Amino acid sequence: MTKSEINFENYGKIFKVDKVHFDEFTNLLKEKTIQKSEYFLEFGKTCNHLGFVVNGTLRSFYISEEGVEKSFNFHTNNHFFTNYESFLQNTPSKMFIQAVENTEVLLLHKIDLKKLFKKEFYWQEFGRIMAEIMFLESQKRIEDLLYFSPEKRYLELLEKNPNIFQKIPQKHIASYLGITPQSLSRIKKRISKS
Amino acid sequence: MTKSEINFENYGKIFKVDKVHFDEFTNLLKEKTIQKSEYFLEFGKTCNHLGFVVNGTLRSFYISEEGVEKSFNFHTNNHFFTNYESFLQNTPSKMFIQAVENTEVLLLHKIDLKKLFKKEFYWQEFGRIMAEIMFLESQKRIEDLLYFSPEKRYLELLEKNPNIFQKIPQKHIASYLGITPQSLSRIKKRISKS
DNA sequence: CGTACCATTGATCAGGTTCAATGCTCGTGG
DNA sequence: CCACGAGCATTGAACCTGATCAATGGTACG
Repeated sequence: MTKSEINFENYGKIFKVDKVHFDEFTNLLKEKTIQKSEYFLEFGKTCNHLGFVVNGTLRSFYISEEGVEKSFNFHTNNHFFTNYESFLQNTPSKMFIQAVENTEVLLLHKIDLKKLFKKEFYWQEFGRIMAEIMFLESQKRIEDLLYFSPEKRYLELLEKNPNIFQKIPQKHIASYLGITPQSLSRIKKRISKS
Repeated sequence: MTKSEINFENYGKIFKVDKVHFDEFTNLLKEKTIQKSEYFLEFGKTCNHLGFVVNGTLRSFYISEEGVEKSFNFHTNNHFFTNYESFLQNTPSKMFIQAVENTEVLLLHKIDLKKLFKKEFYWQEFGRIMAEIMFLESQKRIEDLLYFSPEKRYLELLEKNPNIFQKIPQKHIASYLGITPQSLSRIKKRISKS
């Protein structure tokens, strides 16, 4: 994938940017490949980029007080990602974002995004709608965590995002689900029997 | 509290609206008192208002397939509330929002908010920042649910929002924490012994 | 005064955690 | 090219916490 292939036909809908503003947007994007195990963002550093996964997989995680990695999210093809807390508030990141495999990304620098916001009504609205979408998505995850068992969450993940099971070690999926690797192993066993 | 007391000195910071735009904002607000047990929003209806609690308490909840109420959130003094999903997407609400006690609220109609958004850059930015703040808050709740036990969540709630324990029946607090009333009762007992 | 609802408590159960041991796989160096 | 080691998944056993079902007690409201 080269940047010339990032055209309106294929990416307009995904970026949620209209034809008039599409080039203005993509001109600000920088291509990069993050090698497997490399970091997009490390603990303590401020996150200056909004990222978009063209092809590959990344993972955001914390390290708990006990030194255990706690996966917060996975980032797959055609999704934006960043540490929004650090990015929006200019604060040092409490999480890491790491490539699970070699991953092609597009990067938009915070300064460029802010310039867009300042520049035109359209971009301000774009920013609002993006934030609203992300907000509604996190509301869904809250409902999930509040009202469904780990087993149900596993089955749902399996259904909605089966591809990540090929790419991501099980222990990371376990902490994403809020359980231990052992429990995930037993849940799988339990399900396979029924 | 009458609307004349909603002045910039006291509410500018809370609304996150600057002096220049403050009156424009408050002119759109309608005062209302929601009596205890009355609904601000019912299942199946579309949510047309953004609300703000001047004084009182409301509760958002679902009714699960088994017919059990699942509290999603509590809304207390000086906080905005609505069912954002229904409000933003114009869809029938899956949740109820009910007054826990007699509650004074200010209401902003969706149409008026959209007019503000259309009208001026300032309001578009206001909307974006609001959405970003809400998003970051829900991220925090996800972390909470993922990585902390019900007991820890209870202790945290007790510390950060002790007042709601006076106002809200324990069974609603239990489902907000993601547990049954019996378990909450036992957690309290366990804690009091230590 | 009675009823209805809620909190508490008891008993039992189910699912997730922890600690420990074993087995598997993949990548590396001899 | 094979052997080894590291890291991960699996499994076992004991434990803990929260769920469920059922009974009791307390309280507020009609």
